[in-house]
Amino acid sequence: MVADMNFKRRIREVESDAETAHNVATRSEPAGVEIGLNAAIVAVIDDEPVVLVIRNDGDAGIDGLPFGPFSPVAHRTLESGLRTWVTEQTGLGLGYVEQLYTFGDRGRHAEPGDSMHVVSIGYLALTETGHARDLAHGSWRSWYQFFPWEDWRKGKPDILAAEIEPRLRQWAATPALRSTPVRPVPKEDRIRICFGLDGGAWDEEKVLDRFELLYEAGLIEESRRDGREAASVWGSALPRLGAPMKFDHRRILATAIGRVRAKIKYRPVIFELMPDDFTLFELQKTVEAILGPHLHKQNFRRLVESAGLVEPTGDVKTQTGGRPAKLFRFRREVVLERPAPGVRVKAVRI
Amino acid sequence: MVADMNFKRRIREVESDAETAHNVATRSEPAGVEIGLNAAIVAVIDDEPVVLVIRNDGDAGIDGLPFGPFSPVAHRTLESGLRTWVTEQTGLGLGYVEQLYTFGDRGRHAEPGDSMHVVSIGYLALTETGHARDLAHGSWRSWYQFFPWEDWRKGKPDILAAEIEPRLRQWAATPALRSTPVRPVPKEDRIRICFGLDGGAWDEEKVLDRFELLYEAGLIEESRRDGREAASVWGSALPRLGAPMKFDHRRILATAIGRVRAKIKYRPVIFELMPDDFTLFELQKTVEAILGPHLHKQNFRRLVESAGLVEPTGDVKTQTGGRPAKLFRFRREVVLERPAPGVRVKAVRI
DNA sequence: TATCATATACTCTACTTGAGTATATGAGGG
DNA sequence: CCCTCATATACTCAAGTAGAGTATATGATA
Repeated sequence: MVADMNFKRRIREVESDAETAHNVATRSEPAGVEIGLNAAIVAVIDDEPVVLVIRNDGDAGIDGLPFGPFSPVAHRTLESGLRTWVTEQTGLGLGYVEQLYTFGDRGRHAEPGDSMHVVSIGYLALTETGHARDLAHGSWRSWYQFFPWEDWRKGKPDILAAEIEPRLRQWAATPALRSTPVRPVPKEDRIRICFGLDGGAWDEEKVLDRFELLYEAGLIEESRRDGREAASVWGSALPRLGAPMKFDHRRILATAIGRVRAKIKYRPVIFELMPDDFTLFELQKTVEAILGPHLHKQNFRRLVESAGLVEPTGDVKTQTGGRPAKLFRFRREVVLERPAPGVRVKAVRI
Repeated sequence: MVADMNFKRRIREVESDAETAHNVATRSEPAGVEIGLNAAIVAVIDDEPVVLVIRNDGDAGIDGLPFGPFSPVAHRTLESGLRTWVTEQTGLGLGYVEQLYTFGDRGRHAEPGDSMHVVSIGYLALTETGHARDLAHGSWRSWYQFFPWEDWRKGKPDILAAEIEPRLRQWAATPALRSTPVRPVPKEDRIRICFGLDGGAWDEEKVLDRFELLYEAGLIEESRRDGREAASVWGSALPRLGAPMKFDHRRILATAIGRVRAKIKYRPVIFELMPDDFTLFELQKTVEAILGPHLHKQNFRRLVESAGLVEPTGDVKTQTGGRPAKLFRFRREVVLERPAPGVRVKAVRI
């Protein structure tokens, strides 16, 4: 997903940096770089996809992901460092963890007065509802608070047509401000692809691409904070598009959402979010919480069962309001049997 | 792919680190961390998948990927830093670049006498055959030199049955040496999944998983160098399984190979490796160089054409030895039309 | 006990995919 | 010049998969 955005800066980006870099970097002076480990910890609570955020009172009420610096003396691996920080800051022990991406743009992590450059390594963690409830610090927030335009559970969200699309079209009409690569993809095309305009389909996996586009267009609070020139165009009339986060944490969260949405289709990670026993409809609702709510119930059953992802426990759940539902559990053996097991649902068409 | 291996260390890996980490890392002392940018630059030359390596004479003839430290003052972004280093070391300007993974295991990057910890950010770059030939420094090596067990172009490679499989089974029979996670996946199962033993299918994308397994079993020269205890079991009788590389570069290359193999199936990155005009059979041979050579010619044509990935140039290529082949070019517009265009070939069954 | 709401089973059609067969056409040898 | 060869390209066919709908099962509730 990230690579998709790459073609905007593809060819010979090196040219702008080459001279300075040659003179400075070749001496390989000790780099004043700090590595930040950041976790987007995702759960589904009451069919709502949530992420764990920390809010320090001194931070003007702005949310951030759990994070801390990587220390090569204290941490054996990057991942163990991350686990340590998260446990320390939230009291939560992590289960499934995967690395997302390493972000290092200059300016992105800048705080006033902070001169040291920070490179952020983002991680995705999934935790099941049960564990999610015993939390010492931090709180769970719906991820749609930060990305309201991603919330298609009640159809296309109003914020798109009302706020985002007209401003994006306006931005597309303005000429590019700074040096561009040799063959840039036209802004209109990027907008159309990312936001499924003009008859295109909304691709629920392009979360990061959409966020980066909004950032670039200066429509995101973080881009104003980072002093992007595009942001100044809008002045103070700009509504707040989703709650901002500290540093580049919203970008990491966007990456995380896109990754989960993509990954549940070819790996059985959805079960990291489920309790041991569950009904198929509960499973479906969890998938829908992640992807969007447009799955065909009967086909979903067939899909999940015929893929060998689950097996009946023998019990039933009986307060479902109708016929009792069979309880199932995840068949861990699938990963030993199939090359790419996952809930192979297709992209949702709206 | 990487995340698959995670479940071996999933639950509460944090425990082993928690006490030390709490005392040391919380003070957030300046981290003595250097960031290394490494590029696995891939091309296909004469139907052979190749990677660009640098060999310094002082290095005992060991190959390494182009790399250099990231300098936050000289480089605006991680990627531009990488491009700078590559151009400086090889004279090659990079086109398509994508980030792979950030590696930071203690011990993995250790050189004798080197105390500073290095975190490696691996990148994948693709370059077309034409550009690949104008190279100032470095040389192209078949990636199968480093991973002979991945070369299924002439059927199952001998090294698997002769050298690798018996030793892996032997390793699986020995008890685990160090602390393991709560519910480890049995070694036999991991071997079976990664190497497609006992009737399982060989999954050409699991390049990194296989390499990591061999590393863990001590069968890889790099694991001896890093002082893994498993390596000592084998003594000096162990044959060299593929050519070793500097630092953790072979791991980065494994990640790169796995990523290309996966990615060409859902993104049109294969065209980054092709000249502007090509015949469909040339395209097929390039895909086969990356994936393995078992594609059905007629269906490949149908697939590529019906997906709208290419359009005829109108010309033909006439020294093909038979009927002249139509020339095609990549239709860049597909990325504007389809959500996930790629050469959707299935996993090769052997 | 009737009704409701949900769970589960079954059907049907369109499309995709793997594999095979048939035809087209320039090159090269006689 | 013509035959043969090698490769390119077009077409066919059966099996499997996916999307969508209909029908039946069954505990809860009034």
